[in-house]
Amino acid sequence: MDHDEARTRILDAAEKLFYDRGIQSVGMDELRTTAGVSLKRLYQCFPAKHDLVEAYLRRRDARWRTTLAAYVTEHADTPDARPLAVFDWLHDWFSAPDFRGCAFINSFGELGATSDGVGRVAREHKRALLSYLTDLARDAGVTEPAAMGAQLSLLVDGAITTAAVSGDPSTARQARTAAAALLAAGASGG
Amino acid sequence: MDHDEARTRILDAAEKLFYDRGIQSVGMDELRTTAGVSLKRLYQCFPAKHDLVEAYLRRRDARWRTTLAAYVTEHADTPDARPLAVFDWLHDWFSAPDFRGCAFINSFGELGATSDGVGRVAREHKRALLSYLTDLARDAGVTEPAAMGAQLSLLVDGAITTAAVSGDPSTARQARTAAAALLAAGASGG
DNA sequence: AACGAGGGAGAACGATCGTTCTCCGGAGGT
DNA sequence: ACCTCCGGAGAACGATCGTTCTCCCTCGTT
Repeated sequence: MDHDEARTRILDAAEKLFYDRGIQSVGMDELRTTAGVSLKRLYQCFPAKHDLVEAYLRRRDARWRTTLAAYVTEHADTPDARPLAVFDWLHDWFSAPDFRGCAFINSFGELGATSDGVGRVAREHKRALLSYLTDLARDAGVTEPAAMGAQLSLLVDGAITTAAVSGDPSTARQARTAAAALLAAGASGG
Repeated sequence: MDHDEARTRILDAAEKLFYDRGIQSVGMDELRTTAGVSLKRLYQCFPAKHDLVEAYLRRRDARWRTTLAAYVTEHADTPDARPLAVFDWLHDWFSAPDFRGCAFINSFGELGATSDGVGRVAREHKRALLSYLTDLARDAGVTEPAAMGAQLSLLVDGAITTAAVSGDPSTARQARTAAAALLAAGASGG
């Protein structure tokens, strides 16, 4: 097993365990066991736990946004349909058995006050999501894409946290309905 | 100092420390020091840490909802204005220097997978908020109060988490604008 | 004045944490 | 065949955690 494979296996284990149970509830020993690597290898890939935490969040950010964008471009026939497709993707995600809310909000709540890195990555993730939603709104012909993007991002974050706490995927449907109403009002100049 | 005063001081310390830095980052010794009580007293008021955590969340839930309701009834002249007043209160809250997001979402992200009690209290808090917002929507004459309440609650939760991560109180304004658009669309039938 | 109950201060305990160290076996070069 | 190096397994370390125990002082009662 070479360095890159070890890194990947460690990050896979970290994503599974950290996302499921929170960061401080998972020890380095359990990570090592789940990843199937030696402790020495773990520490030469990630010199400290906070390095692993930050790498986990960065990789998840990239994957999450890539997966969302791929779904939207595939499932929306016209630019107008794209913003609503976001909420269809959310419904799929909420229905996954291991769904447990937004990894960045969870990490921020747990460590945001203690770790600068966690706060920074969470901020970047939300800023990137806002930027993406603003692009979708602009392409859909909304008169004020920045304001619409911000409002859509509120619905997305609200749906994620509500679905996480309640465990009910239909939250995505309610958010979709609200988004449709906002888009209907905003397309004609609101 | 009698039993009740000790309990109050412990809960005050817990609320300050747990909300600021997360639950697992705060030890019982620091709690004891901040509360100014002895360790023996602390453990006779709350036999274990998770008891204190649950009591902290329950008291915060009651206070948070009472404060919100008081603000709304005082600042909204007509029933129609009440739903929007919620977002004015959010703006005040977001602007407070110690604002760090929703205590229940934060706790849920940190311990929801581990502790049943935390998950239960978080769920109850969000359900009570939904019920309150639905009442406001009904009193405002919305045609489908349940759907409107759910949508408003998405905006509220989205605004709280976005404001927490970004640190920008104006998130409340964007949520208010979105809520106004939804209410305008929903008041006339749907 | 003598005594017992109870609380304060903080040491002590066992567990667990993140991190480092030790030991050992196996692969590769001479 | 021998030496060297590297990675694996896991013991070990110091810190810190939640929790309990010890010691001592104070106070109310008789």
